[in-house]
Amino acid sequence: MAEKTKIWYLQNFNLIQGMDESSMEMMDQKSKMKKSSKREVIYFPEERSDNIYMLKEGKVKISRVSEDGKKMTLQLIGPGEIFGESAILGQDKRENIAEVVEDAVICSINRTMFQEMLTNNPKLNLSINKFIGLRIRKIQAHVEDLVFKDAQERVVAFLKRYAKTFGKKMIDGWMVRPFLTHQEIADLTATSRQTVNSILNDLVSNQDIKYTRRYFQVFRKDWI
Amino acid sequence: MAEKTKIWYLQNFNLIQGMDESSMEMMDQKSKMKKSSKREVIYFPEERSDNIYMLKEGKVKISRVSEDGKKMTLQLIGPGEIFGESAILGQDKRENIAEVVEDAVICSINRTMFQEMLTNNPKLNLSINKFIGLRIRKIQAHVEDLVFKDAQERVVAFLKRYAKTFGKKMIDGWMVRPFLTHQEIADLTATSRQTVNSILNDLVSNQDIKYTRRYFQVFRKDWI
DNA sequence: TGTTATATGTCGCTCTAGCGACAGTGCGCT
DNA sequence: AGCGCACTGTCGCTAGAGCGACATATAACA
Repeated sequence: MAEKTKIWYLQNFNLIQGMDESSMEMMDQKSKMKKSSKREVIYFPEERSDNIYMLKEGKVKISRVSEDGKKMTLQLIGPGEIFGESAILGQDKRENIAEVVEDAVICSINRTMFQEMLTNNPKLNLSINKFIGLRIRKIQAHVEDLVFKDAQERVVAFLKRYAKTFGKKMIDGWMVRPFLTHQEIADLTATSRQTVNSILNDLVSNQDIKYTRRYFQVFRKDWI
Repeated sequence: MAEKTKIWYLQNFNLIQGMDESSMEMMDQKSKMKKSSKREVIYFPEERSDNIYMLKEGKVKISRVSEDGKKMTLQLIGPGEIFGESAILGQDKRENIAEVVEDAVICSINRTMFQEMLTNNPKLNLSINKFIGLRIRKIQAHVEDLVFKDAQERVVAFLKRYAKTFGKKMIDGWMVRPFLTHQEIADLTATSRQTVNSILNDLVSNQDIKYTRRYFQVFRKDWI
């Protein structure tokens, strides 16, 4: 029963699409599925990068802490995405923190195992490369935002992406549940809590968005 | 003659180390070596990503322009490094500009060709993955710098890296030739020309560094 | 060697956004 | 139901750093 569910999950992974039968089976046998609840940490900095993870449900936050203790969030991972891929990129130790921010179902697979599957599946290799390319472009976009955009633009850009990635279409716009705290948005956009607050309220009075602690709603159609 | 030189160059590429004889030969046959002089552009945004490049000599600047025309330099590539790797990461069009900033010798190899070699050489694949991992970490470090460091710290961090990557050890420190213009450093560190100027002069009066338009010298040993 | 273009040095204005402080609000837990 | 804690809202101060302006120095080129 649970087994069936796992295969179903795996099949819905775009990454898996290029795999042959046997690898698919291997993936099924060798990967472990686990439920994790909010605030649980998947890995810490300095831990060995032994696994790579596939997120089935929920949200995971990848962040990093500077020497003087400041937090920066690098990205939010959503269902269908991979994380911890540094394991197959020649990195022995984690540099980031992966933390569950919304109850999650996560499959993990051993790095060596995955490596092996990669060498046997040129197609899988191709899709992994595509995925990595996407990841690089996302990080570069992050750099670009930090350099070219001011605080307001960064927050708006993030909200757009958030709604696009996690939202559901409604009659009068897009809806995401649950919403983040101002502090979390601040960490994601390299701004301060107070700045996020005032930007959000400006947007509300412009009728661009609406939000509570529970949900977040976008009215502007040109945002998405 | 020229042929021999090319092989010599190729052998000195750490990437190549994991390759078997035949692939090595293929690489030699299929890659094209070319000299390019300062200001020459290797690729523009929107161009098709048909090749990947190996830099043998010189320096290449990877940069990007925002919609409103502001320039940002992403990185400097030095001898022995690869660039244009987005070609094998599922990106069809270039997003960045690659420009020669110091007379260079560059080998290019067709994307499909390289792809093929990848599938036939698990070891090459491994080294490419390592390289990509390194690249990702560099970009992430860039993000971290932008978020956590102020202008002065960013410039200093860049100078350290610059000396470490391109410099030669001297009796009383490290020396790099040639040096960059203040504007170029500003583009690399997301600061302004004037700020770079004043930071550099502060460092000079602190006896940390010394420079002219021709060279750049670091005295502080704890920098490297 | 003179002329021009590019790079450097310096000043002062301005403005963005971070930060501390504190009050108000509402969610969740027992 | 009620209490406490975490989140939100607002204000005012301040520092960092971008930017224009302009003077000076140095390289490049004819």
